[in-house]
Amino acid sequence: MHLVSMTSTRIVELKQQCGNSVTLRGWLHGKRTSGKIAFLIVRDGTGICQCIVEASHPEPFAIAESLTQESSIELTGTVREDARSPGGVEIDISALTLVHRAEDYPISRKSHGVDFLMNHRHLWLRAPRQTAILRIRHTLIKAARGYFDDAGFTLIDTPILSPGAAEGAGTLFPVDYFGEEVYLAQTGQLYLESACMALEKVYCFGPTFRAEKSKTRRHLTEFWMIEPEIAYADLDTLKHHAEGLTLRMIGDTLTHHRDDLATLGRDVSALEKVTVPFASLTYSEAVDLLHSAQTRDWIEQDLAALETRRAEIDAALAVTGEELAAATKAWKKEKLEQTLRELKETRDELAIDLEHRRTHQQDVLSFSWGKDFGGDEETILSRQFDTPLFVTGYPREVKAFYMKRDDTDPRLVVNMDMLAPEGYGEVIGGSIREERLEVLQERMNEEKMDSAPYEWYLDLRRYGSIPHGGFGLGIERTVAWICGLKHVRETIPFPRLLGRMYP
RNA sequence: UCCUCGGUAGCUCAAUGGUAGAGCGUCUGGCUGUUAACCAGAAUGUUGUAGGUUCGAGCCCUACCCGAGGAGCCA
Repeated sequence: MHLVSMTSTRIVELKQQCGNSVTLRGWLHGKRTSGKIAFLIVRDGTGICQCIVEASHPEPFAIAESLTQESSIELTGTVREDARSPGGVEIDISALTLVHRAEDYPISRKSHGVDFLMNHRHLWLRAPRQTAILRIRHTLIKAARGYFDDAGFTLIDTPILSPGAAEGAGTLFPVDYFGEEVYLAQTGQLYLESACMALEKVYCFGPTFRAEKSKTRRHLTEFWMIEPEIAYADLDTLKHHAEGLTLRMIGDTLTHHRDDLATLGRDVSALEKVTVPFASLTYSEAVDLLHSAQTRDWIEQDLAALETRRAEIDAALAVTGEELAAATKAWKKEKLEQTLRELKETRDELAIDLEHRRTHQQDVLSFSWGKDFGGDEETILSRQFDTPLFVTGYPREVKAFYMKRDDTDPRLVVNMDMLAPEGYGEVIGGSIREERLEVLQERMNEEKMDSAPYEWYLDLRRYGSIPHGGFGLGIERTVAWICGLKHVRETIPFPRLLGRMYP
């Protein structure tokens, strides 16, 4: 094997190269051949391009005919605009080199099940949909870091291994640390508060580990979180930064990833509707809203919309069924059966959704003050707004010990969660921290916490304590929201889920 | 931990308790513009595991394993 050329062009740059001869390095995504012409669908790290070889070029044509899916290739040819090509440009191949022949690539260009794809995650990453998500994830992280960097924050790397006896210890992963049991970090916050007292505006960005046995579309056992911590912050400061951060992430995605969002089938208008100020309710107002006629009506309308949707799908099922009965060609039948399966799947999901909402709407309407919101409450609240929704001032019993007590109503803490629209749930959780030593110790006693492992944390309240606060934004839930994904497993290259550790 | 659904060819799925099948992928041949191309032909199985019921089990029963969705908890 030898490579034809030392320099190569990337597919994303092809539109500027019309009329020129270029060299492309990539992989064969798909292929169609006939007797005198071969269409190669070639991908590289930046996109997909259709390339053609005619039989008048016997050497490359022979290679093209024998290529298998995901074989790595290098090709040289002339770029030209062609409306018949999926990307609008096409390459006429003059030379083609096989770099490596892939034998029996397991992921075909047909539909696959979740289990199969997850077991082949290392290869699934090559799919157009997955590369689109990973590119957007990159931009979201870059935007988030850019936002804080531009606002004068300093990045602080907090430890991943932390000593025992942290709050909520049941949800931590234990690690054997030279015979001592320590835990994987579930937040960088306490350490970040130390750095906040040194540098005032700081943030950390790193992996976070939760050992909860959650099996839902919103949970990973290992996920990434970006957490700012701000000296002299009040709740409005936190909301201001949460808004700025969110707008920057959405803006950068809309600026750079229109094509990727289209690949994902994302409804871009929902993202464009996000403007400041975001909707904001206190916890008590949110509970009132849950109990209101407005919510009751909204639930009814939502159920009616789902019923309508189900009727539409049933109608589509009937039409497809008739087409299937009339179809004679085997491949046509197969396609219709595939459509039928997809429609049935959608209908089943809808039916489950409907059932779920019917059984839970009563719980939501009779939600009692003092509990934490569950997924259903969050969904019903957030879907009534086009922007993300802040909920502030939760009952202190359901929140962490470090959150500042609200002196105007001691039942509450000064905190804020941000719920993403379209039912994506909580993407940000944050609070003003309790900076008064006595109040913090009192709260720790109430929680029956051993203060010894926290003496260093209490020191922050002994030496120049100041009002401060911060929040954490979950990257994967944000990616899911911005990309319009049903499940967080596609938002991270190698998701760690309950019962899943391969690859 | 609990609830619901599922496990049949490499993949996606069919199969009244009665001879295990289709499409895709693969291989062979054909086709000058395809868009998950198409046409013709070929190969393909320990039906998740272990028991049980039955003349006969992919299908029924029991236990277990694995997966999916959800609850709780959370970002």
